[in-house]
Amino acid sequence: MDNMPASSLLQSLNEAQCKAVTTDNPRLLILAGAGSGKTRALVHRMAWYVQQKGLLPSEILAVTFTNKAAKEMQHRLSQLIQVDPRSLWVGTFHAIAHRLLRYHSQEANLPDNFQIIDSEDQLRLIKQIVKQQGFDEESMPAKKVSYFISRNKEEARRANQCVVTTHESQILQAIYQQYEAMCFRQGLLDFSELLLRAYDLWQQHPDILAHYQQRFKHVLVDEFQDTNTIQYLWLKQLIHTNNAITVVGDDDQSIYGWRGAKIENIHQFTQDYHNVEVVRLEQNYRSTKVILSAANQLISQNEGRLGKELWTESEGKEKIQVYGAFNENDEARFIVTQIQQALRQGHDAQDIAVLYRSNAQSRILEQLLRQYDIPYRVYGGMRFFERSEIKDALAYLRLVRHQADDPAFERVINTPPRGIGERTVEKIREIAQTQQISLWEAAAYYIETTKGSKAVAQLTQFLGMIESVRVAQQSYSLPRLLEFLYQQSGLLDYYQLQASEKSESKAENLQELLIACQQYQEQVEADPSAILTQFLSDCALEAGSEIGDQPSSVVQLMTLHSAKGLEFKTVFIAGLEEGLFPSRHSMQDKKKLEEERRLCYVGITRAMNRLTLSYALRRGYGSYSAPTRLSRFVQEIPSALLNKINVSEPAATQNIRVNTSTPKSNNPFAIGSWVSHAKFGEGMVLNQEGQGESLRIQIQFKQAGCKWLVLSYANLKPLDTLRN
DNA sequence: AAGTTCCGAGTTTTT
DNA sequence: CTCGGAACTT
Repeated sequence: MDNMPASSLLQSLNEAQCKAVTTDNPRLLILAGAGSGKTRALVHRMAWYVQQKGLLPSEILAVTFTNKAAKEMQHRLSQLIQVDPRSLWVGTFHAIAHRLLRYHSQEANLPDNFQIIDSEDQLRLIKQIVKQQGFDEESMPAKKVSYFISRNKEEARRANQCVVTTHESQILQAIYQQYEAMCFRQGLLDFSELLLRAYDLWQQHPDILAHYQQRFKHVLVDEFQDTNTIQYLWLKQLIHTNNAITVVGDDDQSIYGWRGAKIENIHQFTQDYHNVEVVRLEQNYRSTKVILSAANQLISQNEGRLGKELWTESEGKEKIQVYGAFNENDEARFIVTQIQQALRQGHDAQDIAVLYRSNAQSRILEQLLRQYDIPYRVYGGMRFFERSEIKDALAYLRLVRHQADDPAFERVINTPPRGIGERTVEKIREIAQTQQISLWEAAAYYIETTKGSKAVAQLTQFLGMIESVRVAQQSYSLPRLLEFLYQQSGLLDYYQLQASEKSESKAENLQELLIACQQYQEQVEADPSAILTQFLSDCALEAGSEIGDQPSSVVQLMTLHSAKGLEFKTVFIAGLEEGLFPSRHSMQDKKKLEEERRLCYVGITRAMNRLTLSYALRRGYGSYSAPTRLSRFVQEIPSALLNKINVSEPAATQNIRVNTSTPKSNNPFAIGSWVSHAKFGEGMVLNQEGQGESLRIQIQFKQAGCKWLVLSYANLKPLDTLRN
């Protein structure tokens, strides 16, 4: 163990940070603003307790929200003190819950080969239940049901504990009940179930809980503002008179309310425990004065904040650029040319980020970046473990591991196509349903009772194939098993033999998975019999992490959400328009709107030196383009901090309604102009598509409704009269 | 049963 | 635009 003098650990810390690191108070709340060094404080506090207070690293539990954050924390801690990574409990809530459940699967009433399912599997399962139980698929979309189930689990409510008021909630509850039973039968846990089970485990086994209460002398929680009810309940179980808890949070950076996070937990924490010490980290080491005051001004519009004003010593007078583009193309071009300039001035591409509200906005930016030959990288979107071919391969492994895994069975039964179609599967489902057995067993039964058809032969072969891989599992290493599986199932061949670009990349991904498998095998020292289960769990829990993501010098593109926790010298935020940012789904509700504002705050505070905000006066959604209004967030930033380029105030704040007077353009059928049709009467042009002969325009007629007409046939007459 | 086409919907995201 | 599902065709 290192024996650094105390001063060296505290050396580079400011007064508030020192306080946060060294206080003996066992109930500590660190309110840490953006860029104030919160991870630093947290990691140093851990090191401090090990070095000065004699804690063993194994007596510390540190919880984060993302795997990335967990890795970062582990990495930074290992730079301060020597730790055996295996003794350290640093991980996401889900990973730690998972670890507990593996250790205590028996007490948690779980089969030892229980499997974690992701949201996609969950949706499939729900869809099936809705169908099977004869509920209306229209009014009960799987998404809605999954939302209901997750929200209830997050509030620690089992199916029989949901609040049921309306007829609709009765149905939702019934589906939840079915879902619960189904997951239980098959040994499947969804993400919120991990948390709820871990909570139940401790609730029902005080002896186990007591063990962990004694073991973990210090519990630290990062991004506390993002905890949901069940996570906080779980933490509270663990906290005892003899152990310490440190939480770090920033109420202004709470951006996950829509998925159950409760900012109130920060406030609740000070109520639930006595003598909570609150340390505020308000000195920002990241951004210039201008950027910081813009952020402060913006966030001050929110109500009920815990109150905290960031300040900085750094100078930097460069104003925030605001660019009003004609349309999304112009916006992208502006951003990309600005980036090009910055690169020419010698800026490093990796110090530049473009942030946006929704993933869909990345496409046009990518297009232009490619055009300008600027290397870039898009974060988010489809991740490796979410790709269908990867999920197929993993589903095969799941089925090999646990044949009662119905979602896995469904997924691979006819992938690649092997002549077992919907009709056969439907029959198997029926058998499984009536006899309450797994699809695997039902398939075996079906083979026995149905003789002679082609599908039956295929089915027999399929079951035999899985079985043979299962047997091979005993003697094969993980990568070799996967290779054998590729070969037996024909999955890889299926993609390799097709000559499209898509299947080529799918085949590559499957190869990539093989490599990942090899690396996994080398890294993880696990019991050979357990390694498959472990690998599958880790794939499910770390689905988000990209494979082989080496940071290279490229421009970064990502949503505002995924930018949290990162910083860049130069930041562009695109699409600052009402309805896009803030999103139209959040504009009605004050709470949601405040969350959007926090999201904007997060975005602004990512920037160290230079920030550019942009918006488009018209934005196209597919073939449809509509005028926009400047986001209120830009207007909430004092003009003195802004350098407006090409911003024409009246145009930007123009009414959403299309100009109803005769358009200025010489095209009498431009969008917004009024026309007359012999049959349908008068109407307004809403949209147009195509060119020349096939140019079609969409018209909202006063009486006849909305129609698409081919201009060259419709014989439309322009109406010049002014209308209001 | 499998391949093709068409239609429509489309925040944010981690685990 | 682009993905996924349904509906349609072969």
